[in-house]
Amino acid sequence: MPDTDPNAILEGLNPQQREAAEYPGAALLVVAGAGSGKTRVLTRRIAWLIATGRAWPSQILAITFTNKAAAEMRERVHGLLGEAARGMWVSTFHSACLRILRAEAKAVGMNSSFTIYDTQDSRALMKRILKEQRGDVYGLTPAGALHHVSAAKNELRTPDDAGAREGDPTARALREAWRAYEQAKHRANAFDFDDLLCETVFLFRAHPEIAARYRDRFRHVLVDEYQDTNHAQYELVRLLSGGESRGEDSASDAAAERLRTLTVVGDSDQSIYAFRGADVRNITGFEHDFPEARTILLEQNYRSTQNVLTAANAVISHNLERTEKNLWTDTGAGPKLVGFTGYSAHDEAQFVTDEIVRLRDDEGVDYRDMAVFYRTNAQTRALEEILVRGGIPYRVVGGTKFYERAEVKDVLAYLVAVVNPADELSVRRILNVPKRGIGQVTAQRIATWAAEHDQTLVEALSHGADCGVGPRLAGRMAELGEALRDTREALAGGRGLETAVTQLLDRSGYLPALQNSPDPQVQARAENVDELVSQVADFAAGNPEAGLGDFLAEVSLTSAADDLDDAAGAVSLMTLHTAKGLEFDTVFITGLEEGLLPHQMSFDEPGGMSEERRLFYVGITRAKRHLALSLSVMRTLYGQSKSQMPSRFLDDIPAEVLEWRRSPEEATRGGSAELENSGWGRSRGEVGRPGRAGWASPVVVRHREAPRADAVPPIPDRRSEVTWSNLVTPGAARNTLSLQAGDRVRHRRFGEGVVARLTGSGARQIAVVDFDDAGRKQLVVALAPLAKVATKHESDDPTRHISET
DNA sequence: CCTTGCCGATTTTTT
DNA sequence: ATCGGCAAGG
Repeated sequence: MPDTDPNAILEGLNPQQREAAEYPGAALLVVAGAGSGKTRVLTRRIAWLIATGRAWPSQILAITFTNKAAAEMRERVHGLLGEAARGMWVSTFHSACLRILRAEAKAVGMNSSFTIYDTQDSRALMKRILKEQRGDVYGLTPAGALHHVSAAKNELRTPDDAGAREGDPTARALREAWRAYEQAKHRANAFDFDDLLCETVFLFRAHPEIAARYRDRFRHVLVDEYQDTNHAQYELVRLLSGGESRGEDSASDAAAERLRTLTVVGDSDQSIYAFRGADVRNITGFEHDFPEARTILLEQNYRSTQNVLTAANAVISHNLERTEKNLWTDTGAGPKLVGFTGYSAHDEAQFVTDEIVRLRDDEGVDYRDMAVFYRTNAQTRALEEILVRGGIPYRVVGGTKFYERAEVKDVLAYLVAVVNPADELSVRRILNVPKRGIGQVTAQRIATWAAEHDQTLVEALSHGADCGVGPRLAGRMAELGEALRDTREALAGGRGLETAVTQLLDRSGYLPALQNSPDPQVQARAENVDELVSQVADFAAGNPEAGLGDFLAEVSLTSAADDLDDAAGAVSLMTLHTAKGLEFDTVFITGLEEGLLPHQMSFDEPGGMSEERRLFYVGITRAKRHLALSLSVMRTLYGQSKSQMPSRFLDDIPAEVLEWRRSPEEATRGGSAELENSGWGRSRGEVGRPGRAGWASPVVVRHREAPRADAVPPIPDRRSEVTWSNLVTPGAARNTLSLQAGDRVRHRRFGEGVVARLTGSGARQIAVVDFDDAGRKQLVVALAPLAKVATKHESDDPTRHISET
């Protein structure tokens, strides 16, 4: 037993937190408002359970939402208890289920080396099935069909359940596709994401003795973010936490039950995953499910200023059917929220960039403590463009992930083929990558032979002649097959992961094909492959016992938020969903427009608007001190730009906590004077025809009388977007926007010069530059092909950024 | 069997 | 706007 003093563990907790941490009963619900220290309560509770002798670490199962959160929690408990904390399971639902399924693979009829299909894999498989089954004639798309399948599996249904009306041909087609999909996965010895959860539940239901084993082991189950659990996860918790353990005899069991605890932590106001089956009723019905349960409410917020909380409370209070809850803090009002309305997405992004620069310079906020949130991943583009121009280091969390790149998927497919030769999808992917002359026809022959002889595709590679393939192709097939088999044997023989992988990629010809390409873009892919190989090496170094299969599993279950690296001195960009559970000193929430936030898709979904509001609430409550809300009156989507209305959610925020830099009214009506006089939005006329060589000429700003207000259309119109995007050509000079008077700059055509002075800010900032040869020119900093050559010497007059607001 | 070029669909959020 | 799929030509 650890010698840690339980009182030391509970130190520094407020009364409610402390009560939760040392609650002795069997079932506990902690309703934890945003920033109220729930992670703290969870870790202290785990430590308390162990330190007081109520639990051995190995009896603890703690479920978190991301792997990163799991790692943090494990670390923090270790920090409290040291070695005494070894042996806990702290992981996501998916990782925990994976571990169980690997151990019990036989009972579910799988080989323990099964692989995991990600969304792309599932989609590829479903696509093939729909094609084979002519399911597409019923209007089924791979994504659509999978959506239904996923929803059904989250509800723990199977294709054999009654439910779909046989009379409905679409429903029947869907069910047949689903059935075929499950069979194909089973043949491939693979699970998809949803399988990890529902197959574990099915396993426990079909094998009570196995369930009992885990139930006996995990006497103490703790679940974070309980509001976002779906039905399968709910069922899993019930099965594991002894909800079903009646009927077993003996007094010792009863005694053991007394030492059993279930702790769930969550906040129904932060439930944002209904779209993937999360059911708030899991948390709202907790007291009903566990009548003896105790509920503890945490309302004191330790994260945000009062102004941020006032906005958050006001926004969420518009949701009906919620338990009243009011976050409060004793840390003071803090700065007001800032609002900004851009004329375009780029203008909005410029505001973000300017504000980042300002906060860093004036308030000393580090890049790593700032984050920009958005509703949809598509919004990153404009933000990235302007951040790059502003010289702001940033990092996109999630989005198009490294592991989704084609070349990375290729390599992973090679590795899967080694570990799990039955995985037809992966083997097919690599058959002709690099080009071996194996096309559709040959691939089908191989697959047919494999199916007829009940062999894996990899096995079939050695039987080219039997498949009816010409000798030349058969030889190449055999080479690939041998490379895969040899790698497998090398690994079994104890060869290091990295060596084996490197040899495979070399011998299969994959890496040489990339490296020898004349196309620099293809060579860049080789770098990504190198990156992946070094990840393999890192993994092997950190997990000496682990195999290739473990690496692949980790890759599959790594989420967007997991690779958020605090050490990187960069601004974080992410969706509002990804932001859950994080906090930053400074938060920008962008795109506060009707149709975006709230999103169009939510309009006719029942409960959709409430969920959008919670999403906004989650975003607001990530901010510690600075919070900026922005929108644009125009937004370009799929090549079409349209005018946008400010989000209804903005109306909920009390005026006294929000200060508009430029309000929606200014942006849509008379406030155009500033714009017109600055040359922005109109400058297209001066710049010359977009797309012509003339774009490189300087933007000479002339003052022109402002048009009469009543004649002004909403600004900017579509043309200014065109102007912009045509000006920002790839390879154009990346002029930093944090220019100072005295800086030395280089212009594409005018050569080098010195900045004499700066006026305006952001997209409309204008630099007066004295060029060595070309004389004095006025340039719009955001548009001109300028690069900074040298900064003004420190010995010179102290200069500051010229910014006006 | 591979390459090219055109057409159509896509687009909410993610383990 | 961008990507993937399909058809036609090499």
